[in-house]
Amino acid sequence: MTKNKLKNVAMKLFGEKGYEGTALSEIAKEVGVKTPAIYAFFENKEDLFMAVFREAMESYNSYVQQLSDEQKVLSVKDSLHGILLRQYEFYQQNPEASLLVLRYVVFPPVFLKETIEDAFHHSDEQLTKVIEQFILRGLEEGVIRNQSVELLTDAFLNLMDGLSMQYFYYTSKGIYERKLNHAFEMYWRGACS
Amino acid sequence: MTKNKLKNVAMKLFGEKGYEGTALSEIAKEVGVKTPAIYAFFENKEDLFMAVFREAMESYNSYVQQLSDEQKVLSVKDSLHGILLRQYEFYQQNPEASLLVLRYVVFPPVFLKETIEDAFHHSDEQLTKVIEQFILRGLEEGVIRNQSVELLTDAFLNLMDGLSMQYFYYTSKGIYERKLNHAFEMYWRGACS
Amino acid sequence: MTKNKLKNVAMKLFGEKGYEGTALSEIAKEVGVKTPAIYAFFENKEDLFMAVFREAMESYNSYVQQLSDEQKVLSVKDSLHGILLRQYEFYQQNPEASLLVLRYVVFPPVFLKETIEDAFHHSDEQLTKVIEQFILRGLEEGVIRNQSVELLTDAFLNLMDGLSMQYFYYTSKGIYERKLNHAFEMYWRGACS
Amino acid sequence: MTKNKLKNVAMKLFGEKGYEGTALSEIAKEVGVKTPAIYAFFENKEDLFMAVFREAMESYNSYVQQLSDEQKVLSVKDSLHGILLRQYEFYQQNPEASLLVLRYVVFPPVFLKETIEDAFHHSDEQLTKVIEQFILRGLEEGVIRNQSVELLTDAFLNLMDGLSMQYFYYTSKGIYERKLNHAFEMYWRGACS
DNA sequence: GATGAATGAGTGTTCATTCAT
DNA sequence: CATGAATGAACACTCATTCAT
Repeated sequence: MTKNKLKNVAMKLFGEKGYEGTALSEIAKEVGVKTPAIYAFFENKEDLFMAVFREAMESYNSYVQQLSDEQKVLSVKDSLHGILLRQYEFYQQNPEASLLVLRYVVFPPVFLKETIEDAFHHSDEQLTKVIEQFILRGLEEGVIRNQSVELLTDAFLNLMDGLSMQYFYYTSKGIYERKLNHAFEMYWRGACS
Repeated sequence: MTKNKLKNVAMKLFGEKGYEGTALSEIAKEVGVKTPAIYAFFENKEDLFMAVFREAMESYNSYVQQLSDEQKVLSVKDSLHGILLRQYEFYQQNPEASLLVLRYVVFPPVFLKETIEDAFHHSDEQLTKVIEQFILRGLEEGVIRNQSVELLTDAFLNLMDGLSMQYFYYTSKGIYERKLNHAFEMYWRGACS
Repeated sequence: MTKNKLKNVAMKLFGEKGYEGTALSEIAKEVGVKTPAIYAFFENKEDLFMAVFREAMESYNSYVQQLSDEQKVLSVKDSLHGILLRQYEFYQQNPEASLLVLRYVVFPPVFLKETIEDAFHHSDEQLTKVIEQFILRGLEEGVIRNQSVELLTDAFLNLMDGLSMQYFYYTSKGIYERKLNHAFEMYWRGACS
Repeated sequence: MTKNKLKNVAMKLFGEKGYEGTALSEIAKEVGVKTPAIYAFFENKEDLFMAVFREAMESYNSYVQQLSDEQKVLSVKDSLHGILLRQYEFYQQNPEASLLVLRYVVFPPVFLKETIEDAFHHSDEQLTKVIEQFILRGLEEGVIRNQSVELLTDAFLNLMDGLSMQYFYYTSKGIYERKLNHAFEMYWRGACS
C-alpha cells in the first residue's frame, strides 16, 4: 500500500517539479510517512525515480500497443484521427505519467540520459510501426493518394509531437481540441490530395 | 565582461541541467571566479536566472520578428518553408538559448510560471501574426486553396512545435532535416489542394 | 544456532572494523538474517558487543591458564619460549578473538572503558603469575642467573606485548617468526648471563 | 587559525574515539564553529582525517630523525636508553598525535589501509636504521658482545613496540617508567653478555 | 524465532547567501 | 570587483531500535 502511494505521489511531484526540485521529504509528507520509510521500498532517490519513470513509460507503451488492435474496425481516416484522440485521452487520464514521460524524454537528468533514450526509441519505433500499418492500409484501399510512406509517417509523427507539446502549455481544453482537429484536417487533406 | 561570461555560462547550464540542477558554484567555477562574485552582478540565483531567461526569450523573439521582414521577397511557399529553416538555424546558432526557452516554456519552475506564460503568449501571438500574414498573401495570390485562415495557421504552428521537440531528441542532423522537409511538404500539399 | 552465528560474525566484524564501524545490518546480512532478528538474542548492540567481547576475553584467559599446566614437563627455557609460541598459536587459531581483544584493550570505547580495564588487569595478573612461576623455577634450578624476579617478569611481559603488536602489523609469517625468536633469544641471553 | 584549531581538535577526538566514533559536529562544536565551516578548509571528513593523520605521522617521523643526531655524544648504552626516553617524552608531549598514530597504524580504517601501511613502513625503516647505527657503534667499540646485528635490532624494536602498547594501557607514570627501565636493563644485559 | 514496516536521532554534505576585508 | 570565512536551512541517507504480525 505505502509503496504504491509513494510511487503515485512521486510520479506527481517528479512530473511537476522535476527530479532535483522534489525532496524526498515532500513525497514522504504527502504520503503521511517519515522520510526514512521510503528506504524500506526503494534503494535511494534514483531508484524511486526509475521505478516511477519505468511505470509511466510502460503505461504509455501499453497504450500505444492497444491502438493497433482497437482501431481495426474503423476507416483509416477515423483510425488515424482516433490515435490523436487516444493520445489526448491518455494525457487526460494519466496526467502525471504523461507529464513525467514528456519531461524526461526531452530533458533527461544526466544519470538517466542513456536509459531514457533507449526506452524512448523503443517506444518511438513501436508507435512508428502502428502508424505505418494504418497508412499502408490507406494506400491499399486508395483513400490515401499514392506517395511515400516515410513522408506520410514523418508528417504524422510530427503532428503528434506538436500536439504533445501543446497539450502542456495550452491549458484550455477547447483550444487544444481545436488545434488537434485543425492539425489533423490539414494532414488528411495533404494525404488525400 | 565577467557579467556576460556569467550569463553565458548560466544560460548553458540552466538549459542543460535545469534551475535546481545547477549550483551557483558550478557557474562560478566555469567562469573562473568564486561564487560570491556572482552577487556583485545579480541579486540572487532567481535574479540571475531571470536575466538569462529574459535574454534568451528576447533573442528568440527578435528572431521571430525578423522573419516577417526578411522573407517578403520570396514566394509564399518559400517564405513558410523559410520560417522552419530559420527556426532550425536559430536552434543551431543559439543552442543554449533555445534549450532554455523550450525547457522553461514547457516546464516552468513554480516561481516563474506566470511570468513565463505571459512572455510566451506574447511571443506566440507575434509568431501567429507573422504566419497569418504569409497565409493571407498565399490566399490572395491564389497559391493556397481557399480555406479557413485559422485552420492553416493552427496546423502550421503545430508543425513548428513538433519540430521544436524533435530537434532536441533527435540528435542527428540528417534525420531532423528529413523530418522538417517531410512535415512541410505534407503541410503545403494540404494547403494547396 | 543463529545466536552462535551472530556471535561469530559479530566478533569478526567488530574486530576488523570496530564497534562504530560495524552496523548491525552488516552482521545480520552476513548471517543471512534480517536485522531485527538480532534482538531476539541480544538486548541491543552494546549487549551483543559485550557478549562477544567477554567470550573473546575468556578464550584468551583460558588459553593463558592452560599454559601453566601444559608446560611443566619442559625445561624452563622451553617453557618460556613455549609461551610465546602458544600465544602465536592462539593468534593464528583465533584471529577474530585476538584482534578484538587487542583492539579493545588498547582502545576501549567510552562505555566500556572501566569494564575492559578490570577484565584486562585480571587477565594480566594471571599471566604475570604464570610467568613468575617459570622464572622462579629457573632461578631455583639455577638456569637463570640470580636477579630480581620483577625485572625478569617485566621484561618478559614487555616482550609479549611487543610481539602482540607486531603480529598485527607484520602480515608476513616469516618475518614474525624471526622477530619472535630473536626477541626471545636476547631475553634468554640477558636472563642467563 | 580556525583551520589549525580544527586540526588540533580533530586529532584529539579521532585519537580518543576513532574515525567513525567522531562526528564532524563534535569537532566543529569544540572549535566553536558550525559544522559546514569545516568544508571551507577540508574537502570532506576523510580529507580532514588524512591531513591530521599525516601531520601526526610527520611529527613522529621528525622526532625519530632527530634521535640519530642528538645522541651522538653519549655512550652507546645511554644512546639506546635515550631513544626509549625520547619516545616516552614524545608520547607525553604529543599525547594526541601518539595515540592517533598508534591507533591507526594497528587498526587502519579500510579506506586508509594502504596509505597508512606505506607511511608506517617508511617510518619503521628510518627507525631501524637509527637503531642499527648505534648497535654497529656498540659492536665496534666492543661494549656490545659480538653477535648478529639483526638479532640485536629486532629485539630492540620489539622492546620499543612493547613499550608503545604499555604506555597506553598503564596509565600510571611510575609503573611505566619501571617497565621501561626493566625492559632496557634486560636488553642491555643480553647485548653485552 | 523471525520479519516487514516504520521511526527518531543523527551523519556527512551541499548550497544560497552574507559580510568584513 | 572579488574573495575567504562563515552560516542556516535543507538534503539524501544510515542506523539502532520498536512493534505488530
